[in-house]
Amino acid sequence: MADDLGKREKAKAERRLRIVRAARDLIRETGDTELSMRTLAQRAEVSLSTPYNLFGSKRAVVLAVLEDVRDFAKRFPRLAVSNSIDRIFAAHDLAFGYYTSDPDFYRTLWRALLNTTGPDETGLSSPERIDQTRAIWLGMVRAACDDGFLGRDIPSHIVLQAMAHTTGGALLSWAMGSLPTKELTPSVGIGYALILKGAAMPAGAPLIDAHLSAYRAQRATVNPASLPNHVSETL
Amino acid sequence: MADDLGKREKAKAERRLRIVRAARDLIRETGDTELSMRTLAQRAEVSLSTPYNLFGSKRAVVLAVLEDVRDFAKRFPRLAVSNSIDRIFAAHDLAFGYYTSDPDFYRTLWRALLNTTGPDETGLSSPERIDQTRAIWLGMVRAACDDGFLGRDIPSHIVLQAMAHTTGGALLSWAMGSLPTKELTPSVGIGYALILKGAAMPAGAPLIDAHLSAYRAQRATVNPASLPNHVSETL
DNA sequence: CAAAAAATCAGAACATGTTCTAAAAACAAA
DNA sequence: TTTGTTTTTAGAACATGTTCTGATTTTTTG
Repeated sequence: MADDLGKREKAKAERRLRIVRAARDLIRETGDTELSMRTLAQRAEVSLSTPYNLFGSKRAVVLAVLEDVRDFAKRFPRLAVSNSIDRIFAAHDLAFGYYTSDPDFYRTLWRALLNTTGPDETGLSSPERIDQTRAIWLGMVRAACDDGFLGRDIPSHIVLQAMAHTTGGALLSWAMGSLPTKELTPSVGIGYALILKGAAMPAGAPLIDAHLSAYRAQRATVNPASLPNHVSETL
Repeated sequence: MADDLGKREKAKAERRLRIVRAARDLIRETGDTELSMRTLAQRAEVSLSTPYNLFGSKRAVVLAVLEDVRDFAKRFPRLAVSNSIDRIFAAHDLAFGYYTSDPDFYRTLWRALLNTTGPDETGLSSPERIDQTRAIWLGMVRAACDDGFLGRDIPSHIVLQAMAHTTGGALLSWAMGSLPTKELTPSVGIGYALILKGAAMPAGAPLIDAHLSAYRAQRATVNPASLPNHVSETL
């Protein structure tokens, strides 16, 4: 009963995969629009009901696409860096490289994720996956702590939460269109740098400062007044 | 032609007000659900088309409610504080006091704002209002700069953007249900404190640290592992 | 293989945001 | 007051996420 690997489950998995791939391709081909559940079902050669049976909602499907398409946890270990601070920023560049390299695609994904129209309160994502990613980041912050770059008085999970909020806020305004793609990575990088510096020991500050000025140089080309319609600016 | 204050415009304004109030009351009475444009029109005693004529979309209506119900710019000047750092955190407490004092109401508002289903690309909000709020915050950060609490090497608008992202990310996870109301104000406060400390001069650090530990004490009661389903944790 | 269980399917149905149309009403201008 | 413009209205219509139903297919089980 527990590990039911019968033909039934296999067929289910195959259908799931077909749906996720169809959704991915549809988003890739027709930016945003045209991703209705009806066209998705047609493309995946399943009935309209099936995605709801297998995923529960459109959101869940889109989230599955996001999880399928990202392999952060796989590519992360290969980062060649010299210290634990550099690793954090290298991981940041890696993570946000996905978004900036295919902005339309990921913007669409995020916009779909933000839609809470459905009464469906199914969990946002597979918990293992989230825990895995979170564990990676927590490990990085802890390592910076152990290496004497960050102070021990502020728990790592608090620093991490501040970083996560920065991430979420930046992705939100990016997805809403108020933060240009060019500014996305540097903006979050600056946020990370400021937060980490706020928690840093004297040994860590110069390392962080290097990244801070690098990101500032990256977004130096954009004029500072281009912050229209930012959601969080509404307070 | 410009300042047309005829009977026509006055009637329009009155209808607008009726719609916004009906929306506010409906959200207050029936948390979230039951705020359909049809019931809204009934309650406001207008036709279904009128809100679209006057606002353009449901989002715009909800945003108008948010703007109508908040009077941050009015209450802000009365803050009695001793220095420019304290003023920032007092303003934060004031701003987020709205949310925590009536969580269901504001959570509903934010959830509606996040819905991008509509093809309507009307501006998110009245620009004056946003500019006003932004100017207030920018003024506070600049003042902290002028008072020697923050370093001059990092432009104020960059610090402000990092703070805005923290705000947006926290509000996002709060609206999505993954950040408990009790943690909202302290979490953002900690984020602000870390960012400001990252940009601080030696003179400012102790002032900021005081707020940092105060917020940490506030959220000390919650267990650190309660971060389920956070959107931004998906990376 | 036959019965039972589970999943899918086609299609209707529902709720809701949004748009459209024609008619009625309100207002401004002459 | 008459004429013309603007706005509202009632209602249908459309798109889309979601649910439901009953029939059909597929897999398991005995």
